[in-house]
Amino acid sequence: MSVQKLIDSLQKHIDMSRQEQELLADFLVFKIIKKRQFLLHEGQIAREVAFVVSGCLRSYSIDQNGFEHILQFAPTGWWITDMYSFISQQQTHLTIDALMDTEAYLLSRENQLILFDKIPKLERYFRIVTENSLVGSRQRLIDNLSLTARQRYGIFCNTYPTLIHDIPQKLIAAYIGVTPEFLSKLKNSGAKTKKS
Amino acid sequence: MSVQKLIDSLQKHIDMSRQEQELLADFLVFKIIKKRQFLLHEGQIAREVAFVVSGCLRSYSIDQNGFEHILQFAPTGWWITDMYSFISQQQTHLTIDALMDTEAYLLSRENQLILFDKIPKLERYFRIVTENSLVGSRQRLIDNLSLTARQRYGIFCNTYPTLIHDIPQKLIAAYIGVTPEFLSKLKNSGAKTKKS
DNA sequence: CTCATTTCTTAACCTGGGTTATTGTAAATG
DNA sequence: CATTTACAATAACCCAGGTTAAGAAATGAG
Repeated sequence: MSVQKLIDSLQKHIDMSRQEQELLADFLVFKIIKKRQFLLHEGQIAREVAFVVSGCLRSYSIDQNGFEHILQFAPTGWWITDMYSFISQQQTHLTIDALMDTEAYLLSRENQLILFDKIPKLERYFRIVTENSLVGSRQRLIDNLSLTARQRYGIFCNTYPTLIHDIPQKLIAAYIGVTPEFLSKLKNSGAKTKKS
Repeated sequence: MSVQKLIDSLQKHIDMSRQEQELLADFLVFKIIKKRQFLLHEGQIAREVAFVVSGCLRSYSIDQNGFEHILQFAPTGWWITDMYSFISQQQTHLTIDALMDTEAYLLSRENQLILFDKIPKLERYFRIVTENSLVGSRQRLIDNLSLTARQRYGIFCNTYPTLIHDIPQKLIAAYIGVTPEFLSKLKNSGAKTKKS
């Protein structure tokens, strides 16, 4: 059963009894999101957080000029939602869609809060996951403020080695914060700076 | 007693009994950080998270070229630490110092984890605080990816209205991600773009 | 296999914001 | 209250990265 991947993630941080695992499983909804399908659309409310079992999701915002800016990739083992909409139940400004056929478990905010009361350890797990997300988000901010596009590209390659060859490179550009044209220029001027 | 400000912040999200409040108070350390003094220095370990009662702290990183990039301002009522170092107890790459004389309560990670077991509601409180921090951090990332410096300056003024006149404007520049010279240019070219 | 769509590359030109330098002005500190 | 020291303004010049445009290459649907 693919729910095992989620249990594995939990067990890294907390110990759950078989009973608790089954209780949790009752609150999860399994969902397949096909390539290019949406899990969340601007203007909707993010009722659920998704745990990716296979495939890959992404969250992004679209600015005034219609350009996409990718906030997060979620390959296997990652959680993804719009945290703002999820915790406030207000309309989202983000979109989440699938980069390839994806399997995920969905947990609604409502059920999550119920589970926090029934299984306090689960609240601990999400506290830890959220702490780690915050660390990642802050680090990315620092990188954007202090590094060049070339350096950010290098970091991306280290962070998501599996993704580099699986997704169009315009998405990498939308993540590191440059235009596809400029990323292409970067890559194909390559060792020029390092040589000579 | 100034610990009341912290209790007020807690009560917005959870209900704590008098006993629990006193237990918590036993684990806190009150500290005064004078203007320009450091609470955390690059290379140290962030053993504590700080709750600001009065004054203002800031966290920032220093890049290869010696430029400062401000991650967070913490006026009254805000928590601040380097979350990476705090949860991993590895060396920090950030610095935290005081922009003016500041009063704060410090809670060590060690004590925090003990309290999470003794008062599960406190774990809930920090789960919520961390969720909100994540929302803020992600929003700032989006702003940096999709807005101009002028727009980010506008947002800063709305977000920290009290700070604008209390801190040197080079710090605002280091927060929104431009040089002090350019921020000066921005402000003093003022309505030029809007007029005519 | 073909036609359409999306993605990638290249290149000429443009601009938001950086760099360097100078001068003026607050504000700590003695 | 003088004198360092930090901060702000201005200006001339510079560059990383954006814009526009137009082919080339890959992907995909029928």
